[in-house]
Amino acid sequence: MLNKNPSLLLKSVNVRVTQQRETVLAYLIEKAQPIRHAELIDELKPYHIERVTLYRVLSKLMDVGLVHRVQGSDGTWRYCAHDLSEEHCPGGHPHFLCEKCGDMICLEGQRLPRVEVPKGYEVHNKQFLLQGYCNRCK
Amino acid sequence: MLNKNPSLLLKSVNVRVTQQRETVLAYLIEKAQPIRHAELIDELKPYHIERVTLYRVLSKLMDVGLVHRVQGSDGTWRYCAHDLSEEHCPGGHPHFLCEKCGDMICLEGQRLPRVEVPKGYEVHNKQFLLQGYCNRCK
DNA sequence: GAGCTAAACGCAACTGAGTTGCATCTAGCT
DNA sequence: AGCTAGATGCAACTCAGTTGCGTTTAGCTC
Repeated sequence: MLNKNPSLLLKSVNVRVTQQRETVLAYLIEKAQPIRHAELIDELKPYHIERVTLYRVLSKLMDVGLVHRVQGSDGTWRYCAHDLSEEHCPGGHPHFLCEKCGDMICLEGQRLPRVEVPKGYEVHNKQFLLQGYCNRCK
Repeated sequence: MLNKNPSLLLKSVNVRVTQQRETVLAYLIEKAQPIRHAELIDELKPYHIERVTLYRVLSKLMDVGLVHRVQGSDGTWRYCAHDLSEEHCPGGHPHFLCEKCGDMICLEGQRLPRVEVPKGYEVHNKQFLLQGYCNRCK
């Protein structure tokens, strides 16, 4: 079950609780959907979080496992908070990216298949990305 | 069966046969493995192909279906020539990207699974990317 | 509560992928 | 050989993401 208190979550992984981290984490938990750095800056404008700081906050949140990211087909990353008690999202389920509005959703409940790799190869991570139009943009 | 004559291939899809297009296509056919724009520039240095021209050549080759591209987890595209007679590569099979040397290979012979999307969603394309170490880098 | 310090932040400058505009060149047609 | 749409070369730009460095602050100790 996802603890939705950003401050407690941050404490629980032994990182400093700063205004920026709380704000970003709270937003990502609320959003519950992968979102781009640029969109975050925009959404969090009232809190005027510095561009570089946001990168560093996201990076830190990933380090401690509170956030993960998936890549869109435009090459940019989408960040998403995830439940500490669940298996980490990347590698877990496919994602869908709308080509028109750019929204990304997690296709939860569907596991990624096992793929055979050549002998001697070692798999660390996998990403399955679908592209198309979402219901609103079709 | 892949016709390996770049000039004939270009003619067959009704585009102008230029020195740059022949060079790039010939290299991609020879390489038979997804490769980044920057690496291509490097590999084709003897032919000094202009940066922007290479982007446009690749773009054109994709338009006519002689080349496709897959995205690496670093966000950059890898370009790959493919057989006109086969089904297009993207959406067809998974790819493996080595985190150390950056080499990418096609995991041919394995089809991508069908994924359920929410009602009203429309899928145009899918990409399945595995990451890890290749046999040389492990 | 005051003082201290490692960690975090803010700002400027940078890198690298990819795009756009425009003047020049050329493939391949008549 | 001459013509022209399409291709190339070059400069300048955008946008995502990173690095360096001086300043601020969370949260520890006393």
